[in-house]
Amino acid sequence: MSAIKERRERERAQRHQLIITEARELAEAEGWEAVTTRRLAERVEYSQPVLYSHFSGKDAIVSAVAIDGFGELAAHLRCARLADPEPRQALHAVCRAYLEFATERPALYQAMFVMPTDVKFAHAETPPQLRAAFDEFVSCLRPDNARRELFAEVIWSTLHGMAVLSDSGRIPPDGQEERLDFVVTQLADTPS
Amino acid sequence: MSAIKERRERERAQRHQLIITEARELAEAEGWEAVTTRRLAERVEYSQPVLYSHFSGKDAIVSAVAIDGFGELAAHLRCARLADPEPRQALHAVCRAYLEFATERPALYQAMFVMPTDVKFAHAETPPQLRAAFDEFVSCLRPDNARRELFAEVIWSTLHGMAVLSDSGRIPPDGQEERLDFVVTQLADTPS
DNA sequence: GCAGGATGTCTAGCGTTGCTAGAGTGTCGT
DNA sequence: ACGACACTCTAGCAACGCTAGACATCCTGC
Repeated sequence: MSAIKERRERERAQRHQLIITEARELAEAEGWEAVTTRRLAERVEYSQPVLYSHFSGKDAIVSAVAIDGFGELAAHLRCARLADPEPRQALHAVCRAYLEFATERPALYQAMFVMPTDVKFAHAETPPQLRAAFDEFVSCLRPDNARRELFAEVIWSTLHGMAVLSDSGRIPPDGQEERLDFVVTQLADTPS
Repeated sequence: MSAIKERRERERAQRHQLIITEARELAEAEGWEAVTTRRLAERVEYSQPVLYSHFSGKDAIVSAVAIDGFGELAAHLRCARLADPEPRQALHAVCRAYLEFATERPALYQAMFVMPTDVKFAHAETPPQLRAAFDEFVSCLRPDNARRELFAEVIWSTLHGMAVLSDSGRIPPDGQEERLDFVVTQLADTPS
């Protein structure tokens, strides 16, 4: 009674993840407007209703993709931070890594930070991956700064604004590196 | 042959504007997802196809709302800037006015800066209202600063990030004023 | 070994969306 | 008065997210 059920649950979990990765790949390839339940079901090689046996709806699939993305972002930022232990350089590296992440995976980034979501931010039920990503910014700041969180929120806002305005063609994408230098130079020194 | 045609064109222009304002009001009241061509047509008291005799599609209506918004934003920012002629204070005031605008008209703001658009930014065909709004930021910066444009882009990115992350509940909306103070303090002094 | 129940999947379809073709109406210039 | 034109509406298409109910498949208890 046990082994078979285990196999089934394993297969089910695999399919669960397959839905997420196929949704993400389709979104990265053709944008989220191309991710319809029909097309997604076809890629997964099941019919539409199975999607709803795994997720409450399309929004939940997008959220699942986003949460995967939070984990990857946290790892990406952490990697950048640890590569350059000097705090000032570290902040610069983390910020650059953030922008890299956003430009290289625009659809994933949208799912995480643009599309409407019911994922809780800065809250008790915040997914730990998300908190981890945010903390990478905080870790670059002097521990004795009482306003680190606020500082980190502002940096994040700036990077997010740059990422999203550049992605939608509202500011020229070329200037990103120069803007980044400017931001870090201007913000890096923690106020007394 | 003339007076009648003129009346018709006048009425048509009125209806054109009516579509835009009704779309905007409906969006402000219930969000853009509630703005369907059917509901909009009902509010305008015409059938759906007349919408398409004025606009190429729903996107074009959103764009028209956005362009109206650019004009209002420019006026709002200009008003804030002129109220406080000292440059440092002026920047602060303009930034605060920007955030005010975003929080008080969230749907309009979304049409302008979040929803996909084919309006050209930083381009020869950029609507003058949009350029005017951007220039309000530039005007707060020292004219001898060769990198004013870049500076303004960064400020705009920061404010946009704050506005949009706060609107979607990704950063706590309470801290906006404090974050604003921090940003202006940190960025206001033009680098040499 | 085999019925019976539970589990899982699919087909078919509902209501809504953006958008459009073609019919119908009314108005205008001659 | 009438033909031509400009305009608006009804009706419908394809695609959307989502779901009910039929069907098949597999495990369980006798």
